[in-house]
Amino acid sequence: MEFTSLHDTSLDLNVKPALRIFDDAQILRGALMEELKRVSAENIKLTELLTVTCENYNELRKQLTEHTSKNPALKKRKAESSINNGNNNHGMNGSDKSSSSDEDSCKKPREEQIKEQISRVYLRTEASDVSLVVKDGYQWRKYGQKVTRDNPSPRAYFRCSFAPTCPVKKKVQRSVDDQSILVATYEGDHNHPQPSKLKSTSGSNRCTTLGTSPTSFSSSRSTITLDLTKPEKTTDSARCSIREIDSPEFQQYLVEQMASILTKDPNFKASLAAAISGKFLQQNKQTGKSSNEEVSQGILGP
DNA sequence: CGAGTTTGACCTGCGC
DNA sequence: GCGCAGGTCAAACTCG
Repeated sequence: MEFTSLHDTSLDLNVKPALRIFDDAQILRGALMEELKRVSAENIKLTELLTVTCENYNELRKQLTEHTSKNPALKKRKAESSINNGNNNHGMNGSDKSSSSDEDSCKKPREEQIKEQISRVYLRTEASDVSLVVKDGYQWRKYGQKVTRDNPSPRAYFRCSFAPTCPVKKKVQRSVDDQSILVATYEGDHNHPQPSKLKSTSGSNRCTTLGTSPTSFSSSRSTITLDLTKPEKTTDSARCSIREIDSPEFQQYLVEQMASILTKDPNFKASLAAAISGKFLQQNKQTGKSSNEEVSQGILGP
């Protein structure tokens, strides 16, 4: 009698730590999934908001175009200058491009429009960071710098140096309104594969390229800068973004990002520890082995 | 020593 | 034609 009782206790001692780890992992998984759901919902809301805003912007733009065509004196000196002023529309340039193309469609040859593939990426950086370096996985060679009239901060000119024949150019300049935001304008398409998929970047910046789109996740903690400046029309671009968000790869990426961010957050750790310890106390009071088995099955499940 | 950056000069396009 | 502004060139410089 006494022997069997001792045997049971030792077995219990061996199994309990393992079950505790399973339980911890289960709780962490639940917390992550909840956070992921919340972020995804927020993302969808923001995307919808962006779509509406872009549509409104397009509408206003159209009205402006009609107005300027009636009053030629109001016409800007250059279409480019209006694009540059578009820096004020942080992240709204998807429509910028499409509408400016619409505006110029009567002037520019169609070939040229196809040739010119301009996209813009916004990156949040430390305000103290004065470098004009945007790490996007490609190799760039700086060939010039210029202070432009509409922006006191200098504009840097880069060429893709990975392939000598690569026609892609990049302009990087800080936003007029927010010096902590870097505006990178890409012209053309790379005629070579990306030399290195971006893993991590130096300093406080952290940006990642998903597929070929320059969608970027940037900088200080939870700040996410999405590139919405595809050459397509704004609504298409937004839909495309939604599709990317829905893709399993993106979901997987989000989970990894969330896990990374959350595990680095001391507040989250503390809350999680409190939750785990609380749950433990509760479980120790209420349940026995059977519930632990259920938990272990749960975490081993899909 | 080679590759990359800096920076003043030069080129080009556009409005007046 | 002139002046302005953006874009590019290339010599000098820096760095590993």
